[in-house]
Amino acid sequence: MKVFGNKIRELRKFKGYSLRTLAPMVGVGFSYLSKVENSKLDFGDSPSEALIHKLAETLDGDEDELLLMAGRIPKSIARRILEQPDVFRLLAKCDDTTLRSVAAQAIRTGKK
Amino acid sequence: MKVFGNKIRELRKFKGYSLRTLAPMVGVGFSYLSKVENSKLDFGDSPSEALIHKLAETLDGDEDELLLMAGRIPKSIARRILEQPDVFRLLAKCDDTTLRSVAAQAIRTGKK
DNA sequence: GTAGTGTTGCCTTTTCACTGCTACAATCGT
DNA sequence: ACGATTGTAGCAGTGAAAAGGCAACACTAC
Repeated sequence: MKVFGNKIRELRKFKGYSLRTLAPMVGVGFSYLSKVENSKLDFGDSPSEALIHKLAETLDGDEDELLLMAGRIPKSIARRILEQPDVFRLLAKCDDTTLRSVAAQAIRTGKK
Repeated sequence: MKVFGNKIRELRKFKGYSLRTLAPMVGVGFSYLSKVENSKLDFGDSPSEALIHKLAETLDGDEDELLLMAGRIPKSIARRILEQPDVFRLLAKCDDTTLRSVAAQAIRTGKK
């Protein structure tokens, strides 16, 4: 599960930034950034939501996608779950195939 | 939104425990417990997940329900979201009526 | 009037998310 | 070949916030 760090590295390279260039842009030290990209954090395996947010905007990444890769639930989703807890508790129990058919229906319903 | 504390109080009363009785059972001080029940925490408005877990088991409450009341996403749900992020990102964008019809379908699909 | 209950304000501890520094190896341009 | 730049890694230390403790208080109700 080092996918998150890899993604950040990819985005950074794409922008042509070095660690030492990017670090001050997002307000952290370059050595910390290195650890983030290599999933070598002293504790836990993803940085704060605030840092992920800044990384997303500086590197033009999809913030929610990055959050999910980092094992965090984006606020947009969390809010919805708290509004409709019963629905999501139910859906969380569904197997993958059921989930996909349900997603398909959601798309159809939404498009009407 | 003081619903969480109310629920804890309700469960505690139902068990016939006083604050001073329950506190050591869940490993905190009784005064802290009082603040929890009255949503008077110095900061935030819900205790740690660890405490919620112990409260749930000691008071025979539904842990996930309590977590949701406390504005936290239960691990069981979080895990599923991280496994199927695309589906849940989609569902989170649905309006309430779409969500409910989708939930209804999930039940039917599951029962087949 | 004292025993048990709950409330409140302030205080302490622990955890988190880094910092800052250092030293090191690899790679690059010229 | 050389310095310059880049990334890696270790580790003590920090500031703020989270989580909870303590002591004094007030209300019953016996």
